[in-house]
Amino acid sequence: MLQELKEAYGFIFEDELIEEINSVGKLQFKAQGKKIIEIGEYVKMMPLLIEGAIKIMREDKDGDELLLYFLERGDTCAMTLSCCLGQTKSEIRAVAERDTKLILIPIEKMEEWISKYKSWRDFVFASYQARLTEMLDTIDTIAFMNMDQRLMKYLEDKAKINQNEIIAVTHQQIAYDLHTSRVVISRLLKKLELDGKIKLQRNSIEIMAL
Amino acid sequence: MLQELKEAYGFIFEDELIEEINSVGKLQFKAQGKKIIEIGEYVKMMPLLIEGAIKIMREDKDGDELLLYFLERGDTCAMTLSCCLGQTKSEIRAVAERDTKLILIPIEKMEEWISKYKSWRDFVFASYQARLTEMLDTIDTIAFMNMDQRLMKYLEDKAKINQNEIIAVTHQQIAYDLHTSRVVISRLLKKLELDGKIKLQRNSIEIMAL
DNA sequence: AGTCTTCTGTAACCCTTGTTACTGTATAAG
DNA sequence: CTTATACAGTAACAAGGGTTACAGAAGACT
Repeated sequence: MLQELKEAYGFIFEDELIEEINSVGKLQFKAQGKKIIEIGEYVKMMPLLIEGAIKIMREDKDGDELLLYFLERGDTCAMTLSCCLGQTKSEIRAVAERDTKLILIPIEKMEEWISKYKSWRDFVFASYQARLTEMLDTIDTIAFMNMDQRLMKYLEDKAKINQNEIIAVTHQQIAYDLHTSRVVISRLLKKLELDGKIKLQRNSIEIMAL
Repeated sequence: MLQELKEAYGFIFEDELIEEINSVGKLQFKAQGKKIIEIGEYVKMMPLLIEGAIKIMREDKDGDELLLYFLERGDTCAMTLSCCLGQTKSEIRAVAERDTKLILIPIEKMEEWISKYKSWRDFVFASYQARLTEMLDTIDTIAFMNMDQRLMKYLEDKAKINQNEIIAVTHQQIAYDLHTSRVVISRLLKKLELDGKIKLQRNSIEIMAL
């Protein structure tokens, strides 16, 4: 674990902190598609992403959902983080977008380190800032863009996070992520294909315009 | 200034910190409707809200805008805060919703206090958390609610923040805040009036259902 | 090979929201 | 008082996106 930890966080955290993380953190694997945290659950550990990618979803009482953003190596979940500090329930749902390795830190440690390590404090602040920026971006997307633009952005983001211009996803799954219906997605995808921006196959989509 | 400072923040900050804020902070007044910060401006001071209310707006390149949330006494702007720490330009626009009194803190101090005062650190974290929660709420609103529901929520929020069930606002202003057109707002307002939820006058709206 | 299930394509229709245009009315300015 | 201006009401139409329904295609299973 130490080696991977250094690769992902070595350039921000001093050796002493890396050692501490290594000794108290628990390494965990999540296979692609597995839930990491559910809305309403109490958060008892804070995750540091070592490898893979996680998608963060919002959900309302009727079960409608919406993709907020993706997390990658070197990221942590500011939502979880804020839940830890506030001792409140999770406001979001996290699902492994790829096979994922993460390290779980007990809350007490994360609070202790805030006073002890400047690099940790900076990291926590930077995470908050990054997440606020992502949220603003999400708001821009749903407030100012039409569904066809949102769809294209979604495909590009997803290709980037999975490091593959061929995306393995069904129309129904996209519809869930964008909070719309399958028929709408199929319709718009067909239009994008006619425009030469993507190629459609069963269970996958290839992006041409990257 | 000291007295007001104590009233608004005395129960969170220790006396020593209050004294420091009092000595380095600059008291400023903003009349209702005045801009406090513009998108793209560099943020050199961090504001603490002493009295009044501020509305935080997002704006895209075409000049389309959208209300994000309101700030009240005891709040600070986490966006500004994150800009301070990151030395970046403002992502948002802030406008005085009522006549407002605020104290401006130089960035250096705010960083210094983070290591010096635990209460300040906690305050900064709590602000981030509060703003993340507000952003989630905003996303819920625009993603999951129809315009009539958003409008009603807007009126209620605005009545609350102005502590008055009669809201002084034109249909056009509401349309800007909700990022829609005046005609749509007029139409929906009329429907709300027929349902007995509000009463319409020129330049003002009275909420019945509080 | 034959059957079942999942995924995709498409048509037809409806509702919500956005657009254009025109009217009347309250208020401000001259 | 008269005129100009900002605000509000309403109709008619357009467009985007959601809904229902059905059919064909690709795999999965026996």
